[in-house]
Amino acid sequence: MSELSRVSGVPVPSVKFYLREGLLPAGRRAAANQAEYGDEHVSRLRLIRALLDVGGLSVASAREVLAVVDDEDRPLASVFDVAQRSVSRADLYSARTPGAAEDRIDALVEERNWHVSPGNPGRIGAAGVVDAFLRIDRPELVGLLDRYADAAEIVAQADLAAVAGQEDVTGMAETIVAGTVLGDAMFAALRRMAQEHVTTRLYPVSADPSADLAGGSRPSTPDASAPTASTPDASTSHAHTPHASTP
Amino acid sequence: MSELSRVSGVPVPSVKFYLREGLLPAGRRAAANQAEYGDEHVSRLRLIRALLDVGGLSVASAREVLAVVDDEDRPLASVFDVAQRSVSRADLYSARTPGAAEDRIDALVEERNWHVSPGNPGRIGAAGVVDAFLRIDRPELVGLLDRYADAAEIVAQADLAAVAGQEDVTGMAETIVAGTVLGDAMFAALRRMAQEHVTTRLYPVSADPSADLAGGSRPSTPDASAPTASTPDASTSHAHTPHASTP
DNA sequence: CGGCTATGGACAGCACCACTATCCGATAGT
DNA sequence: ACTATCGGATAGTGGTGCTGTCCATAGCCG
Repeated sequence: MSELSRVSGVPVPSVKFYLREGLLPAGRRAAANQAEYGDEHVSRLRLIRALLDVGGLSVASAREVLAVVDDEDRPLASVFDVAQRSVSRADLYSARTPGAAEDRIDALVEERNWHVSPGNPGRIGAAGVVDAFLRIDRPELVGLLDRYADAAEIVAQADLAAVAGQEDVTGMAETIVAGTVLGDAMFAALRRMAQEHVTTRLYPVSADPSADLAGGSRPSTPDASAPTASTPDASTSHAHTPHASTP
Repeated sequence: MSELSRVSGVPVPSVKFYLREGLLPAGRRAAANQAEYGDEHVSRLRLIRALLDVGGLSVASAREVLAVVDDEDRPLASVFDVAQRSVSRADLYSARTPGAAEDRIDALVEERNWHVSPGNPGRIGAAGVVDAFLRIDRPELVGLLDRYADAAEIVAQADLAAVAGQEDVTGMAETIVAGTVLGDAMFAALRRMAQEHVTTRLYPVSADPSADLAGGSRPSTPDASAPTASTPDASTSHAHTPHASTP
């Protein structure tokens, strides 16, 4: 066990914890006080850390998801389902009654001819977010839905293509799980980068570091309503603004 | 206070808690044992609940973000920065040393002529995810980056357009915060829906409910590599598979 | 064969977080 | 005067993700 810990970089007490919690299968017992672990334990440990640290899963969710990875006879759709649920916060599911938000999501699904089952975690989650937009009195944010859905289609296509490229069933399941769980984090990160890029493109920063872009009055709002500028011109490769650090 | 609680639907002890934690400004003291609250307190409470429940922020992050919303003299980029950091898990920032993952992200940024500062939370987060992909020995998932970046650009354009549509500075800041924090949740939800849609389109389900889609051998991998099917044909509006529930 | 050390397993404890319950003095209403 | 309610302060709760302690056993060394 100490060697497993050394190779994987996970502290021995944590390895014990994962064993106890059922995330990591037990090693082959060689003696009453010896157990042997193999490569599969090392890679499982790495997957565990990725799910917990990068994907932000709870131990309980990770256990469910790993059980699915180990189950060879599980239909593909079910793997997706479990992986999706593991990253969705359960509290969002409760007490969602049909309302304006649900109608908006239903309309979106219909418009796009999407095939989405009523119990899909995303459907309920999306309705929850729309509901939140309405509750905080920002209905204009609901208008983001269409472009977000465009982007979601692109990402989902890529996800499925990655899954289809897998050789065996276990590989597929692991790809689905890793792609679903870590993909959320990856997209969120890329979104932040793209946001900074677009921001600096729309609101080029003046040389004065204390320049208050938003202060005073409306900041002249350049052509921010031209959203399909997917050809990034080599604009403003100068005057690079480091983000302010939180005080 | 009890009326505020009743109108907003937040329990009195929680209101007290948010007051204590500095998320909610104190009401006007009318007497030693009376305080008066207005509409701004109600909407603030709703925003707090949206950030905590839907956005999944911690109380500490919500406090930072709300302080930014209240600060009228803050540059636009700084508002984005704080909002972005609030949704990024801080532990991902630590101990990231330049490596293959960072190089991959740098290459992406260069390819796209993106303007992203080195300290951008997304940059570090994306490198962390790529690193995780490599560590769990799934380098093929790194290939998702390009399509994800396409999608991220679309979303960021939409985000900025929504911000530019705002009237006043406070409105802009609130839109940025709500859009950034809740937008993550919204995209993740739409991604789940799109995944189910694409899955059922690629792997139409047979009538037999016990059909094992992934079992046995490779599932014939249809044209999953045609990712730009942004015009959803009216395919497979039949044979609707409810997702399996977690056992 | 005797002692020393290391191992794996069980269990309890800890730190953090988001609340929540209790208490208290000060009114407001009757 | 009396009771109910209010605000604020403080302490407690339940859940989570480890982490530390203890112990019987076993391998190793002389």
